[in-house]
Amino acid sequence: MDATLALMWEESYGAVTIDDICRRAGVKKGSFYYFFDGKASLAVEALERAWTQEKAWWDETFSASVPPLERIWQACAATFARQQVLRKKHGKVLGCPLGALGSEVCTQDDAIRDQVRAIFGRKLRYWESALREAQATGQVEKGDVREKAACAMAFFQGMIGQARMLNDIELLRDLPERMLEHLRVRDGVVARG
Amino acid sequence: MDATLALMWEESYGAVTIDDICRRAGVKKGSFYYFFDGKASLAVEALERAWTQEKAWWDETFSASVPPLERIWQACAATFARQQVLRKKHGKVLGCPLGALGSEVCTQDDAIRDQVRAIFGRKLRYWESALREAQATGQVEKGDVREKAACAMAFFQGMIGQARMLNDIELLRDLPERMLEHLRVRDGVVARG
DNA sequence: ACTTGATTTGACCGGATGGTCAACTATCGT
DNA sequence: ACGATAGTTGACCATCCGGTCAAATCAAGT
Repeated sequence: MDATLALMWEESYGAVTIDDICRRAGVKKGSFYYFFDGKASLAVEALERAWTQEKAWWDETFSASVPPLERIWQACAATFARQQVLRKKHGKVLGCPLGALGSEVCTQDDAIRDQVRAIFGRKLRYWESALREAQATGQVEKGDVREKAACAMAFFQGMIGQARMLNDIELLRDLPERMLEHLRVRDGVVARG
Repeated sequence: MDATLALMWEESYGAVTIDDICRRAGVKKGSFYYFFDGKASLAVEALERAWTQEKAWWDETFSASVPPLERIWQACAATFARQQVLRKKHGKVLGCPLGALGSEVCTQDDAIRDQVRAIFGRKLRYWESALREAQATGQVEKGDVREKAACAMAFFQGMIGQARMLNDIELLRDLPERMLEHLRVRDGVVARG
């Protein structure tokens, strides 16, 4: 019942009906309303579940045992790889479900927006910690960590959003390099791939 | 009949029905179908119209008579100002209609996606020309102009997307500075506000 | 005034959609 | 074996929505 998010991802929140969801999940509508209040409620729970599934990946990728900038590099590289797989599977660049769904419903449903905001905040912390350490090691200039992290995520989301909108995955191929460039990493410090 | 885009902006493409549009436009549905093939067709034409209205602003803001980086600064500053006005009017940060609409329908409607892509390409050219000149004057490092412009726009879109999703306009207050930082502008070259 | 063509209208249709409900079934503790 | 509870089902309903259409209206040319 959680492949729901996949649908909202492949199409959009608005384009997915409860019938669609039930059909895909192999469940009858009555059962759906037994567990959820409606589409919005489902979306909130689906986002939460997606996060719990994703969290392990974040913990690992942003592990303290990895040099801070390499975490970011790997996160970007993994994102590209993941989008490549998804593209082969769906024939389209899907981008980030959180961003796509969030951007669509943020003006309509407060519950979903709050959930998006919450998850966004959690991800922000990983970026913050990586940047804080990178600042400490002198790999990047010192500055407001929170703001820098938010900008980095904005750049990240923007690139993925472009790839999605233009359906062009090549835009993400050099994402890791571009991200380090965005962060003004002192040259040559990180060169892993 | 072009305040249509406003609706899709305030809510979302999927959440707006043809009835809504007709009601807002003070037109009956029959008339609507006399002029348009359907919602998608309307969206394409609305985007085109929005662009023609916006073009003058782009020509002026990115005028060759203005130093290249100042164009970018002004574009960012104007965007913040515009979002402030919109926020007062609608109580919400609406962000960029092209980005919001594009991200939502890009997986569903090819016609709209192509239109988004086209308009995106037009805007890209303004950024490219500004960056090319900035490179020529040595204000920013040399490099692939097209790519740099795409990255700058991604950052731009990402910041606006964040502001929209989190409904927090303060994220855009320092957009001009952040943008020049992103572009690695040699310090102190541009300080207008 | 009359014709012609461009709009406009409101009524209408078929199907999809969100949501409800009473009845049915599987599970499990006793 | 039995009852209680959780979960499931399919039928059902009211509404909405996209789309159609014949008739009405309007504008302009002659």
